[in-house]
Amino acid sequence: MDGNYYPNSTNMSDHYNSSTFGSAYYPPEMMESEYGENHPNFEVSEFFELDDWMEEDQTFMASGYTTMQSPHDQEVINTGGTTSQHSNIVNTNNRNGRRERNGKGEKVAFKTKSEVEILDDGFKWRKYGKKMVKNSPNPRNYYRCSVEGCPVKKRVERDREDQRYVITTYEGIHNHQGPSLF
DNA sequence: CGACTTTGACCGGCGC
DNA sequence: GCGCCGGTCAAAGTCG
Repeated sequence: MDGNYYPNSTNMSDHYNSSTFGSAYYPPEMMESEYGENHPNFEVSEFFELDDWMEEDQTFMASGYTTMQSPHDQEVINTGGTTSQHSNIVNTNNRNGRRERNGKGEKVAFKTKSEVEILDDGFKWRKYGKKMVKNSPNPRNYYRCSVEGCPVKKRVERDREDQRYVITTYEGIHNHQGPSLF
């Protein structure tokens, strides 16, 4: 009906009891780019503007390789280095003329080897969509950060080539400190 | 009962 | 202008 609409999410200060905090996986590059701490090594925030790498079937774009041995025992083997040269994270220069979303077109894609696609990255997500993509037998799931006002979205899908891998694409920057006070 | 998921419909951009 | 396609909405259902 209404063209413009925002979901009325309420407070999310619910309990978040997960035993995986110790090994929760925070995409380091994203966090760094967000908080902009004094890390000269991290100047990657600009590089992460992934474009439609999926659709164009380019070579692989980003990867923080994470092996997940069990849902409660994540082992992070993130090889995402601090510079884009040494990391597996490859950036695509966004094409000129390509639209950007709210002036923040930051997208970070991670490739994760996992059997389950619900990876505990420490944040709380609410699914808002699911779509079958062409050229892929697998659906794509759309999530949004449960914190109201937080513009971060992520989409999760399986690699159409290797279904052993889950590709998670983060978009946006978190408004808030973190998933839990802890 | 509240928060979240499910699911089809809807929207808008883009290519033809 | 039309249709395709990725992304989002939102009502109904589900779960704890």
